[in-house]
Amino acid sequence: MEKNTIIDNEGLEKEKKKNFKENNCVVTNVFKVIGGKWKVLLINAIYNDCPKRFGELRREMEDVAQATLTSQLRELERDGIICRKAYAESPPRVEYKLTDFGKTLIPVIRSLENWWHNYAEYRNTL
Amino acid sequence: MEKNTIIDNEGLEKEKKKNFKENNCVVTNVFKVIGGKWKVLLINAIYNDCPKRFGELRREMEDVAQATLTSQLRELERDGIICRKAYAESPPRVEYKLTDFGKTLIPVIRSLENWWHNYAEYRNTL
DNA sequence: CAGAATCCTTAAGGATACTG
DNA sequence: CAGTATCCTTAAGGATTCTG
Repeated sequence: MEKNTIIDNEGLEKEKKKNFKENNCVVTNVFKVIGGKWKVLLINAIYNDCPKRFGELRREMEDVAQATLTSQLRELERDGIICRKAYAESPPRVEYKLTDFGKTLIPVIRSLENWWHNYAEYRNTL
Repeated sequence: MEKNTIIDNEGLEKEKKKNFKENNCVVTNVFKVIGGKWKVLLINAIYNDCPKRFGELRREMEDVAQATLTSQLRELERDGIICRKAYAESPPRVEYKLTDFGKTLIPVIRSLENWWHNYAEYRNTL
């Protein structure tokens, strides 16, 4: 009984900490989806010009390695942010679009961008 | 001289590419400020209970190495998101607060959190 | 108590070469 | 054209130890 009380207290402590982390770590999860080095760039590019071909993206990104580009696109696809359509032609053609849900990221991205612009001014005062 | 020219060209190239990235992906810059593994957690914790002592943060983060915690706090301070006040007492006491500008991050963080909650439902449909 | 200093591990991303 | 497949580099973060 005594022991159970102790365990319960420990349990509560753990529960508290677990809740704390889960409630606050939500953003870490978002970063896993859009935190890749080129992902926001890709999302914006595909949003602005949809559908977008692989080659176009590669040209716009300029100095990104092809393998990296493919890998970032694959992750965005896996996470349901973009969809990929390959045409059975020769030479091959692949088009990328934002999914409807992917589009819900746009305002979120804009809020990050806006914050940065305000931040830029603030930093001059530091 | 020849060598210097080459070095300068390489330097310029690198600079150019760096600028491209920074100009085109504003959000990447934001991630540099709040993208650290514990930073949003720290910002929320300090926001919810301000001022916050180092020891309190350490206890709440539970499994973060002390050196990591210090490093993340230092970066947030350098970037003007939090401010640090050390008291000349023994034992030492250090308190952290959000700066006024740091507080402008809160709604941005909330928008990320909200997006995640919607995303969680969407993922079940994938 | 709140660090600093040092060393170490891992994973993201990149360079390069090859292919249907 | 749009990829794979390998191999490699680097930097973030962590473990550990020491200190005013």
